[in-house]
Amino acid sequence: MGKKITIYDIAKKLDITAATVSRALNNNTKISQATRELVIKTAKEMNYEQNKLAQALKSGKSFNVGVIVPRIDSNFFASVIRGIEEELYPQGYHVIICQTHDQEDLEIGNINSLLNAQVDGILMSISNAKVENNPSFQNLLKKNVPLIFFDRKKDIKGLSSVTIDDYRGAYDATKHLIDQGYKRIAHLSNDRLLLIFKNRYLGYKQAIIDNGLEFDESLVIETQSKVVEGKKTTKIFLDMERPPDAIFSSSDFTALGAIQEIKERGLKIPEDISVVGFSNEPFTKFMELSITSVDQSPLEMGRITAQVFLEEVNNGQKIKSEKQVVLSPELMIRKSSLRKHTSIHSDKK
Amino acid sequence: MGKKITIYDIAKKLDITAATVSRALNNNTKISQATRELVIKTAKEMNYEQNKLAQALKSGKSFNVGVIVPRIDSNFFASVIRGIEEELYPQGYHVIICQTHDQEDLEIGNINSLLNAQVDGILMSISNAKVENNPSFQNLLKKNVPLIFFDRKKDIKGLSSVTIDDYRGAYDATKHLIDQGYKRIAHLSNDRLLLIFKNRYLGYKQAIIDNGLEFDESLVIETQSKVVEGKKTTKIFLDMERPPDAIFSSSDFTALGAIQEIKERGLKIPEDISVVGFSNEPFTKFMELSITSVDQSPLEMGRITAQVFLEEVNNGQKIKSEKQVVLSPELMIRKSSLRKHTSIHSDKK
DNA sequence: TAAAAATATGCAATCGATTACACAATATTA
DNA sequence: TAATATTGTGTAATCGATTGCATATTTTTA
Repeated sequence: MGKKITIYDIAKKLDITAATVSRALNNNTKISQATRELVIKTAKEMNYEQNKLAQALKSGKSFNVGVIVPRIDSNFFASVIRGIEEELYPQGYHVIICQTHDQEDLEIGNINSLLNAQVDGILMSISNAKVENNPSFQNLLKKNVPLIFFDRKKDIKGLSSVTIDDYRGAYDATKHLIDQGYKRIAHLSNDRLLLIFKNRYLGYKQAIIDNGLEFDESLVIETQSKVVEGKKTTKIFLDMERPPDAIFSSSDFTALGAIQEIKERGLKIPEDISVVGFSNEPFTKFMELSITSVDQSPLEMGRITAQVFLEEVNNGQKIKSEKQVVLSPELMIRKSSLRKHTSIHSDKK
Repeated sequence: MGKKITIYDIAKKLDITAATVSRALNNNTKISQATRELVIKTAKEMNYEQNKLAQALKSGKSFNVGVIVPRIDSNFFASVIRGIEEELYPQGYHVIICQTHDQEDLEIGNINSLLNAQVDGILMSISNAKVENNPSFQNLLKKNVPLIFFDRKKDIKGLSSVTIDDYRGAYDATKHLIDQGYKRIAHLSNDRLLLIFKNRYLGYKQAIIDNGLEFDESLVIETQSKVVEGKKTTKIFLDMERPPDAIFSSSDFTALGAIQEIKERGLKIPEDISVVGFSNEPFTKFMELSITSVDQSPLEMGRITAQVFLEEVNNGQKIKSEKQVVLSPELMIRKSSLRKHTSIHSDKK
């Protein structure tokens, strides 16, 4: 490493104190215009750069924010992160991104690492429903480090969250399938210990019931959000005595798997059977057979999450202002579910 | 924030010095077994957690590593990052991920932020060819902070890099098209100021020449790595007087755009025209019409990059050991280019 | 012009952990 | 038993930046 320039070096050169240098650089207290300018000029000349570690140690603020997501290689999470960055960078914050890969131990490990890296807050989308009972997680809560959930939340008193209305997203998607004339609609679900998947399930169920269709619990199967898993589960659906004529999936990835399996069996989409996903991943739009999906406005979700965080931090020790922001989902209707040829096509708006 | 427990708190409780506590916790110097155990036990009881900032300030090591990529929502970069994490987490490092979105100002900004966050090293895939001439970048070089390139590199003396043999990847892909009987092969290129794209272009060109085909510069068009751009450029190709019968794209995203345009014109793939991409993004495999692409073993690239970094750090001030690791690409042959029906299908190995 | 107020700067402690050096206590050897 | 070696702790400085308090200097007011 090259030798670093500190405020002491500047002080020595100008024959003043480090304290004066510090004040001049932060133009905080009253400092003569002359010294201030001189210091700033000298600092530039000497290529001075503030040591954030020292500042963080002194001030107790690291200007680092931790973001914990299940994975970054889904467009949804990547976009949320981008939204967060867009809000936080201009405020001088750094974003440390951690992936849990849906593993509880990694999730806990990430929390711990972030905590002793002295982050000023944690924005997270939990991947494991059981994490709440972990001592490390309880410890986190006790510490009063701002913690904000996005997308995948836990209902914990005092904690804010930014989510979308999964229930409505699922309800709308299912209603759309019903409107298209599908009668036997299956649901490819995920771990319903997580609220988002529970709510998508409930929205689906209610839409079925509200529209006078038969709700059949055997048409709901839980699986993991992976293409291969979607394919496997669809095998089960198609092998049923009375197979479904539509599948509402709580994930675009499993929806993709479903489509693969359906195609391999020579069935036609959307004529014989329909598929609808959730998240509006870019591939749903780009495929030849574009997939109907529910958009979650991830950029906005990220921005708002960051804003909620900023409010909490700037609010300081004040009263915890629990805030629950719920965004509206938007159904993007595409080929995979459009049996009746209407002119609706949300992508073209 | 909750009050933090420091080694002073432990010291006071046990009526010993902070120095002793520190030594016991780091089991470094000679400490009596009794005190060590007592301290460790007490630390646990008090929920002590080391303040990494203080440690970093003192030791000059932050155990943070910066990773700079153009974007995280491509499977390629996400996988490289995962590989990096797999190597670095067990060594106690943290990974700070920054995106440049291919913008020079963001790239420079990221470098600066990482530097004064006192990262122990930077692993980067540059997105802007001009960045090298920027004073901030030159500054970075002067500082002697370990800097390692992966995938997209700059040839700078003393700096290590981990890349794949883009030339060979492109050569193999083009050769494959020739073997399949295509005669007029176009190339969807990217900014050739970046080495990877330059090398892919050169590999393509050489394969054409080596196999006695006519090299036609008008069949090479530069564009950005986006679906829509691929589509636009393919329009140009197809509108030519003598349109190509195959397109080798230096990006999977532009390859996807190409396929869209071709389909819209009612041409058949791979019968009328073929498309080959680069990077082996998951969607190339999952599409109904799977896309032939060049795999870059991103996980391995990430792991090796991290290893090279670890070597440099642990090597300390010693002689800079410039290291150029070049991985071998692997052509994944799929439907989009398989006109002659052979049994080759790389996915099934 | 003396007293009061305002302004600019220095001094020294602080954030939390580490570590060279000194010294005390104990164990070993002659 | 005295001399020496070994082992375990304390003292205090250090990393770089910030800030309350004190002080010196200048300006304003009476």
